[in-house]
Order: sequence, then C-alpha cells, then structure tokens
Amino acid sequence: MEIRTEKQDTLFVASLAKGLKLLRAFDEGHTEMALSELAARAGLDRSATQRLANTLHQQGFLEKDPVTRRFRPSHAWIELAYAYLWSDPLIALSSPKLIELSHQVGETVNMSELSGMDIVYVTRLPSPRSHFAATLIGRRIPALVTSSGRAILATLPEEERRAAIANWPVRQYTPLTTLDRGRIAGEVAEAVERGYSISKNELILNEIGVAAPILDPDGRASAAVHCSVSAFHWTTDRVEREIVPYLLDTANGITPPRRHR
Amino acid sequence: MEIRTEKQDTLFVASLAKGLKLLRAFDEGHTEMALSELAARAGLDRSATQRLANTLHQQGFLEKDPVTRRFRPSHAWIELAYAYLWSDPLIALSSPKLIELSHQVGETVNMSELSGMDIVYVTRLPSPRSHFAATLIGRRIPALVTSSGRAILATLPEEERRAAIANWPVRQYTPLTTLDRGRIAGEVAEAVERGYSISKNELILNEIGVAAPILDPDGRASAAVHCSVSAFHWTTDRVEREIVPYLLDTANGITPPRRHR
DNA sequence: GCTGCCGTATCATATTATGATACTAGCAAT
DNA sequence: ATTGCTAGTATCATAATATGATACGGCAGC
Repeated sequence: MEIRTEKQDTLFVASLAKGLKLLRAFDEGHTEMALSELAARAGLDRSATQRLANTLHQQGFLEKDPVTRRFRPSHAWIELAYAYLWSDPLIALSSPKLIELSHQVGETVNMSELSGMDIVYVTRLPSPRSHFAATLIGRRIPALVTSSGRAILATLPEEERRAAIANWPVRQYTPLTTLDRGRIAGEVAEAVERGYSISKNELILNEIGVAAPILDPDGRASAAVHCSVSAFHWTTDRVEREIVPYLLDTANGITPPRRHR
Repeated sequence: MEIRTEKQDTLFVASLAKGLKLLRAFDEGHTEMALSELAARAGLDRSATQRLANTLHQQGFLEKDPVTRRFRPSHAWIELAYAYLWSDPLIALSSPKLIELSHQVGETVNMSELSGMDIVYVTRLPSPRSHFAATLIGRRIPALVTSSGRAILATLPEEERRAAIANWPVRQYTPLTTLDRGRIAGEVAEAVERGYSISKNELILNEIGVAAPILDPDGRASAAVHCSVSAFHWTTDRVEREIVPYLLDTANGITPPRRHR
C-alpha cells in the first residue's frame, strides 16, 4: 500500500488520506478530470478512486458532470477558504489597511504568508491591469523567487536565513527568474538593510514586485504586504519613491498576535 | 454508525466522509477547536476524531497548535479555493469586467453563484467601507434573502420560481430581513420586470444591495453581479441612476459557457 | 492534595475497505 | 454495420483496516 512513510499506524486513516490526495489532484492545469485521469494523478487504482470519488461527490466535495462524467471542484472548496480566512487573525487585522493602501497607490495589492518553504497569497486586491492568476487567492510559490518571500526571510536570524537560501526550492517562471542562489542571497541581504524587497521579471515578464514584511511581536515576519505593478508604467525608482513609503507604513501598521511555534 | 442515509454501500467510504465532517465543523464561529470540541461538533466519538484529525494534520489539512493542542484550518484550505477558482470558467470570464465595474462605481463589487438554495460569493472587490465578512469569498447565504439570489431566481421559469419562493430557506440577518415570502415574491416579480434586483437592510443594517443576473446561453442565470453600498451615502434612487446602468452592462457583457444540467 | 477533564496510547475484534474481475456503454477505426 | 478499444460501473469474497472501549498521564481548578 505504502501511503505512509513512517511507522505511524493506529492513528492514521489511510482512506481519508487517499481521499485528500484526490482533492489535491486538482490544480490550475487540471480543473476537471475523468475517473481514470483522477486515478492516475492521485496514484490510486481505479477501484479506490471510484469509491472515494463517489463518496466525495455525494458529500458535496466534488461536482460530477452528468454527461461527461468528469469531476470538478465544488463550492465546498471555496467555503473552506471562507473558514480559513476567518481562522487567520491576520486577515481581519490587515483588511482595512490593505484596502486603504490599494486606494493610495492605485495598483494591485496582495498579502501573502509563509507556508513551509513557499508563500501563499491570502489577500488580493487587483487593479485594472492585473494578470489573471494574480487576482486569485491561494496561489503557492517558492518563497525564494518572490519579493514577499525574500522580505520575510530577511527578518529571520542569519542562521535560518542562510539555510533557507541554500536549500529552499526555486523554480523558473519566466526566462528571467533568478535561480542563482548567490544573487538571491544578495537580494535578501538588501532587504535586510532596507526593510523591503523589490524584484522584477521574476514571476511574470515586465512585472515589478515590492514587498514589506509584517513583523511579529518578536521581530520575525511570517507574512508580507506586496504591490505588483507593470514595468511599462513604472520604474523601480518611481516605485521606491511613490509606493514604498505607503507600503512600509501599511506593513508596520499591522501587528499580528503572538503565536506558538 | 448511521452516516449514510440510503443503501449506497460498497462505493461509499465512511472514514472519508467522517474526515470531511471534521473539515465542515469549522466556520466563522469556530475557527479553532480542541479535540473534544471538534468531536462534539462533528458528531463523532473521541477515538475516531483523534485518528481522523491526526491524519488530517499529518496530511497538511489541519494546523495543530503545539501548546494548546487546538486544531485550525491550514493553508491547504485556501489552496483548494485556488483550484476551484481555476475550475470555474466564470471567474476568468468575469474578472476584468468586475474590476472595471469596481473602478467605475467606486463601491464594493461582488459576484455570486447559485449553489443549491443558497448563493455563494466567488469574487469580492471591497471598497474602503466594506464590512469585514463582505470582503471574504466563500460565504454562503440563503438565496431568497439576497438581491443576487432574487435576481437569479427572476430568470427561472415561473414554475421553478414559484416553488423556490415557497420552499427555499430564509434566515434573519438583521431585524429588517424580509422573511415574509409574499414580499419576497414581490421583489422577485419586480426583478423579472426590471432585469435587476435591489434590496435594503437585508444582510446588514444600512446596506443597499443591487444585483443583475448573468445569463446563460439559454436565458437562465446561475450567477449574478452585485454591488453593495452604504445607505448613509446612497439612496436607492441614486443607486438606480448611477450604478444600475454600469451593473447591467457588466452582467450582460459576461456570457458563461453552456453547461450540462 | 484531590478531582475531573482532556489529550494520548494500546489492543483485540469484526466491520469495513479492498482490488480483482466481470459487465456495459460509448466511440473509433475498419 | 461490425469489431475492438477505452472508460465508467457494479459485484464479491477476503483479510486488512478501522474501530471504539479502555487505560494512562498531565494539567487546571477546587
């Protein structure tokens, strides 16, 4: 069977874990799947997939097209996000300030949180020119390739910082995505000095991103406020003059509650 | 055991269904729960809850505070929303137009979809004065109490419309929420004539909502575009003059793909 | 210092999930 | 049309898996 890696046995329910794998099989490239496709992507046999998918379906977690018989995510998925957003105290704390910032700068404003070695977008306030994926919450991106991730990293103790830069994953999103860890280290070092991080062409061509960390009471960040603008209309200089002051002000105005580690 | 209601047996995985119940136990009022609380809310015994919650935890679907031992939703929940948003073709179709509308009217703009007898918010573009819950996607509300729901209902065949008004659930959100089905019928009738629906004080006091249906190729709607403004700054008259034209234009500009029923 | 609650761990049992197989429908190519 | 393939659905005997009762230990309130 080999689902679990270690010896955790009696308090592990394999069927549940498999069902979750089915949910995880959906992403931006796989928005709708037939039974066998689903089985293949989740790494399960046809029988198991059949039973689990049916269960998910009749529990309201999977929509099933009556004619194509293909499965797709249901509204339950977005309702879980609603529960998440309530559970995360940063959301309520930051919302009004992010909205204010978005009006001040007139450009796309985001908030992202560190999640393992990635960052996940939790708030997105799009401007008229936003790229589509940039308007959706829940996107996960390796921390090292984003200004948000670098801004957050910059607040960690040097030891951790160094380890992260050396080991955390990177991925190429554009031909100009920085994969060189030496250069990433340089960017993070700069963020340490300045208190914010700025990047260009990392995720999308002609996109400039600026991010400022949201500091915990103990000085570490686990989230960042971030603006994204087009390099057609902006230069990094102008971003630093016209956006960064508001950005820092916003980020500094948010104090998350202390949380156990 | 009694989880399932009918005779669907061999292709039903009870453990998975129970695990899903745990996820569903979280909502705006229950953002973080101890094991026994979770067990109570999900209607499961302590042992089952222990095993299922541990499985969810080690699969990354539940965060566990190391000191309080309380569980809360993880980032996985919001990533599912990301997958959902990609899977729903209406999101990509409508995004640019909704953003445009939000700049035209300068007020909160939403898109919601019919989900059973409720509507669910799938897009939210908040304005500076938005109520917090009004900035979060994934909220589910009985269709009959919202202008969106009524606007959608107004596009259905009279038979279905009548049945829905008679049987679908309602719920009191403010002292002024309309619970009288006769008056709801009147509102829907008005929406049939005008092509949009307007309401006041239904969900929040001093809130005016206007919604226009997004019509499928066959003339039925399963979604609506919606604006929400404060009655301190607006009258319904002014809303009809200054918002409705843009709103209708936006809604009419969105044509969802035909989908099997 | 005692009591009760809550989270954690263990274990023998049979209920439950398993996955191989057979059946059926739709589609493509011949 | 006929055949053959692929993909979804249904069935079933088997044993592996989930079960839930119980016991342990820590912590908080009394």
